[in-house]
Amino acid sequence: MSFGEQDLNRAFLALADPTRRQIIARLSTGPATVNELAEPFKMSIQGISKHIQVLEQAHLVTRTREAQRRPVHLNPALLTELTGWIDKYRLLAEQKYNRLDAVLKDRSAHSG
Amino acid sequence: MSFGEQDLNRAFLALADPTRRQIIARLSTGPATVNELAEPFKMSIQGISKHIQVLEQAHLVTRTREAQRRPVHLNPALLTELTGWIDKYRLLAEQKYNRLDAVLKDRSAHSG
DNA sequence: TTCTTGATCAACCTTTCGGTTGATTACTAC
DNA sequence: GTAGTAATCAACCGAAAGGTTGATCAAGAA
Repeated sequence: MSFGEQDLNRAFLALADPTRRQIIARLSTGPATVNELAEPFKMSIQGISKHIQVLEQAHLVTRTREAQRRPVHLNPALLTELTGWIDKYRLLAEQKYNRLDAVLKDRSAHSG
Repeated sequence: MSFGEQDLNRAFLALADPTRRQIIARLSTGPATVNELAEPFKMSIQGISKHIQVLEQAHLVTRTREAQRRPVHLNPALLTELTGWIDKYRLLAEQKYNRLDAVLKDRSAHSG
């Protein structure tokens, strides 16, 4: 599955909202309908519905159809893509630090 | 280091912009000044400066002082926090799927 | 058919974001 | 001191985000 800049924009933006993160946390324990997802919030159903659409466009969730209900499912594959992006640069940066550590240790060993 | 909802908001929002992600990619290879970071972009220096402030408020980068320059450093620790948040729910969801897989395999084994 | 439920669509409003330009601060070099 | 360089501050602007309410659609139940 190809994964462009636009997808990263949408996915990280989706995670930047506490309501949407709470929805993701809920979905990690299993699928749920819009009404079920809305229950813990003071927000209107329409507001929650919008949040779910944002998550869906970011491919963080998918929806099936079940009579008049439309259960929402978390898509863990996309979460993997996100951690992949972050880890790439985290590891590069940490390697830099490790090399610096090595240099400093080497210097103190020579001077001590 | 304590890490609240507000910090997650800011950090994920910071990552939701392609210019800022490119800045992070650059910083993963080592520190850089604002002018150096601005070089690859058509954007004004002030625009880049704003982006860096967003990254700084999200604790994704820190700044030191070096004469009139203010080099920007990537903070890998925060990237770790973010992957930590994502992985928590990714793993929960994957466990769900694995259990479902096991059930389906068990059923087909019995029926086959 | 009519009624109820689950959910979306559409219009609107306020706040925030991402960008610009112009002025200003902080430091170095002469 | 003055000039030059690195970067921020401040005000402004258009576009998008996050929320609301009211109307509508789709499916099952009576």
